Amino acid sequence: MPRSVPLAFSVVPGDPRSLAGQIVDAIRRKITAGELAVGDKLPSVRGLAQQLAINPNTVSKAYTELIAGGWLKAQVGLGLFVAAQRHQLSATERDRRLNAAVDRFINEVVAIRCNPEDAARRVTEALDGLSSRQSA
Amino acid sequence: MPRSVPLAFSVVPGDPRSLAGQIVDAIRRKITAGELAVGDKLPSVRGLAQQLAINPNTVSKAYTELIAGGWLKAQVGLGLFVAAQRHQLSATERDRRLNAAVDRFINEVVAIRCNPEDAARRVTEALDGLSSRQSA
DNA sequence: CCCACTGTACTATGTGAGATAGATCAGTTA
DNA sequence: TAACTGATCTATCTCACATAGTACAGTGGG
Repeated sequence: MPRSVPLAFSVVPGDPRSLAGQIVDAIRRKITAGELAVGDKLPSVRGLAQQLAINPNTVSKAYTELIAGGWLKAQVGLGLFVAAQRHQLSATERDRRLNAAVDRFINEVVAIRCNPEDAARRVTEALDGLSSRQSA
Repeated sequence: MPRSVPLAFSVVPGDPRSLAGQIVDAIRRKITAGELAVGDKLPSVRGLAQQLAINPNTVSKAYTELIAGGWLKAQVGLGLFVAAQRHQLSATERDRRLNAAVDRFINEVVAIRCNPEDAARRVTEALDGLSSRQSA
């Protein structure tokens, strides 16, 4: 019986994202960063709920979304595991979503009234450091 | 009595943003793009509400937010006008918000599983074309 | 076999944001 | 005076979110 990998993160009620959304984002980024490798076992629904001090249903919803996105695989009675990554979205769908994400970001940059060059530099730096570090 | 500048945009219920939020975004971008110049008069609360087929209160909320952000100035009995732009946020506050915006964007890029280089190129292009065109 | 764990599914309830409806008040101007 | 302007207020409706509780099916150690 494989031990589940401890997930070091927390959720906060003040965040504009829902609690489930925060969990989804956190786990997606850990997988992308290599903190979670393919085949790794995740904390159980009830275990993570207790750790985060939230309702098990909320954790279950987050896991369900991650399964739907192809990030996790579930086995009843065994647990949840990081799935082998493969493209889930079509090229046109990815394109559509990327456009929407860029548009949202532009809206925020406009609202902040910050220098566009500053914004470009910051986002480029952040994107460069996305999948650079892999777990040894 | 200055004529109000016609605003060509629409709001849709399916958007994740609220109706008021869509109005705020649209007007901020029009001002930033130079489509609306300082001193231009905007449609009245009731007029824009009728044009967009939504409740006047919703338009009023959007305008209130734009006034709070320093984008518009209101004169009861006269109307709403584009305000002279000046920095509303402190440098540290702008920095904090830009960080948050970048983080949200990164979350979306991760979720899409698209190439980080593609994302960087797209967002840079969009930022380059932000305040380039001024109304002649 | 039994029991404790695993994920999944369902109903019910409370809360808060968003949008609507409707009314009222104050300022401006033809 | 009349018709516009923005500002403000209460009330109501809907929906997403989180919660609570229950139940079911699959897995594996004792």
